[in-house]
Amino acid sequence: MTTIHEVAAAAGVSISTVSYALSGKRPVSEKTRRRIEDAAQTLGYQPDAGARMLAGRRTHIFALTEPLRADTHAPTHMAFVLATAVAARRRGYDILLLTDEQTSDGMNRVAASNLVDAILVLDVAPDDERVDIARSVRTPTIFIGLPDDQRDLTCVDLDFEAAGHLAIDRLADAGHAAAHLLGQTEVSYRKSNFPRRLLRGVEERAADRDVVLTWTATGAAATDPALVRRSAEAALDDGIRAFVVHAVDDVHDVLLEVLDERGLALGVDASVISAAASFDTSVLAAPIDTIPLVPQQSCELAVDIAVRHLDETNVPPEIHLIAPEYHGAGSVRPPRD
Amino acid sequence: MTTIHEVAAAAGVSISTVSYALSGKRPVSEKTRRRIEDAAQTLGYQPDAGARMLAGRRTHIFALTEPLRADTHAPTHMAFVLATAVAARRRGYDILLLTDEQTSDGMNRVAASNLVDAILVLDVAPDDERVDIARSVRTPTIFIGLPDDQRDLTCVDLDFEAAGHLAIDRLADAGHAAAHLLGQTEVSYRKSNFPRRLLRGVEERAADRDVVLTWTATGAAATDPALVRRSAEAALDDGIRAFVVHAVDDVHDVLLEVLDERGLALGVDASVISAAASFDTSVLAAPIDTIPLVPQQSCELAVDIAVRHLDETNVPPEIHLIAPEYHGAGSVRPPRD
DNA sequence: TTGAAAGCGGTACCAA
DNA sequence: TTGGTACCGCTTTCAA
Repeated sequence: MTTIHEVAAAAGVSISTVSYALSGKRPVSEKTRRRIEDAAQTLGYQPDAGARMLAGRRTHIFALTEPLRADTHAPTHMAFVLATAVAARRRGYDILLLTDEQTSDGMNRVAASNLVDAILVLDVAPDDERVDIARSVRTPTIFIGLPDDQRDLTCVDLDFEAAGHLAIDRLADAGHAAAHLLGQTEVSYRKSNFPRRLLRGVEERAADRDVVLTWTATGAAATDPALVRRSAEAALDDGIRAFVVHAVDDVHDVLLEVLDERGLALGVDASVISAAASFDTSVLAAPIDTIPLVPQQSCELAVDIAVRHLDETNVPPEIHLIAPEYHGAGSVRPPRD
Repeated sequence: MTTIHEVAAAAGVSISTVSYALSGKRPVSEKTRRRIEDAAQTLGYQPDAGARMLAGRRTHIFALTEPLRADTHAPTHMAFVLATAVAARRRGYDILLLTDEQTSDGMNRVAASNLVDAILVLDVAPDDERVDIARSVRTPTIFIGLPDDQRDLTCVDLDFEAAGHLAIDRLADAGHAAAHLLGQTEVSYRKSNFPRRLLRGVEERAADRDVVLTWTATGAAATDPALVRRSAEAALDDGIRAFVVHAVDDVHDVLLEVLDERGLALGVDASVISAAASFDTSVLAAPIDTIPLVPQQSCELAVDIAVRHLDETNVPPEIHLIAPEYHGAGSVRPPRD
């Protein structure tokens, strides 16, 4: 194991100079720095993590708590975990996993033992137990998602309400007087917060713009293709030609299938917008207008905020809502004048 | 932040006694131990992670490398990650995530900086780049899965070949002279190792027992329901009434659907065995005989071995194959005498 | 621009 | 059964 002493000896300097040269926290003459870097390079020097934590009061580790519920959509969840890990590494941080039963105890433990510099919270529930813990620990905690009670919390999330507004606006602009929302699973409307927020946004704007709105959740816990089909067909039977889909890929597939069966051309006879989908919508049978939920965006922002909490002192708690973006693909009728 | 000194003061003992009392590495009189534990409890003492690493030469962290490929089956993958995390925590270890691009660099980094006590390797490829790194680092590394070249490696995995043997044996015992294997995705036969191993086991034993074997992969990258249906129907048309399924849940569903359509009763007219499925087969439409792949089993064993490598010196590398178990559910014709 | 040295908060050896 | 203390390897202040 190469230590800083060996690097110092090899470069003919003191260990403090090595430390400063490598961290850049103190100016070091160009040529000694080069000598030190060369020595570190050839010796394969990597500072000891424990020593660095102890002396530097920085662990360079973030905890990521992810309580895996039975109804968790695995691909979406993985996308968020991955995006967080990538964003963290880019800033020089590793991710320590805190799973299920460990959530509360785990958060307290890693905070009390100074194992991590910050905690990132995934899969946030409306009445999340981690909210209280976040308030009680000194470790900066960033929620990726919004709990109901956001007092004193730092959160990052897509602005789902604005996404709902945006979707309805586009459909109304296209002249639709009625729209149907194919929503998330029933259980998610109770266990999560974002489906309700999108729904609220859609409802609000539909009321504002005199769009008659109907909606259905897509199955009890798992998505139910038959149910999706039935509700899509019922909407079509009612003369509705505008759809907002806030659901996983399968649901999109079913809707497109039904439209196809009825000979309704996307962007001509019928309009479809995929709202807050976190998967790659290009895998669908047809191009669809989307208001995507980009895990990389949320997670990167969360990591940035975490880092800021460490670098600056007294960063006030804040709710960061990410503005939705509309990506047109021709699945919505052109606006009529 | 509570330190060991405060606990010692509160209990009226020296810090070394506190350390020993809490670690149990030296006998401490019953009543002083109680006093110390009380003090630690009320003060909410949690040893500083960095200090513990530095002084104890043990980080109590395992790295988990998981290179997420595009064809990774998210639910299965999550099951393994979760099982690993749970098993590790039970032994007092946390899991540090090493994702994708970071795999090689990441392993070297965490090993060189003594950030982790051991490395667990998930999603092992036949020609995995992590094999060489495992050989070069001092950090004990356990593969959950088998690469082609296993020299000097410690690996844990289900004995897929034995699972293949077992499946064919049961079908042959039931009097089937022909069987069809519905396999994994095509890409997995190239990118992974276990599909081939199961296939080999099935082929070997089929040859031994004079069972005519046919098989198909289920789709190019993603599972293709239509393809599954076609190959199941073709097999039935050929008079085959015995199936081994080594695939995700959807494939099982399609097969059961086809059998149902043809009025073939499971366990009477036709036999089906699900081999090495890592999902809960009780969600299927009908009960099916299984030879399950239990993530908890593999991951717990891997963690146990990692711990053993830390507690004992000079544990030799070894391949640990987990014997498959047969769980009957009546989906295979009773053996004929 | 560089070096010496005082910690950081534990662990574990050596004494008592 | 307990206490004193020398590290563990690095960061950072204080001096030069």
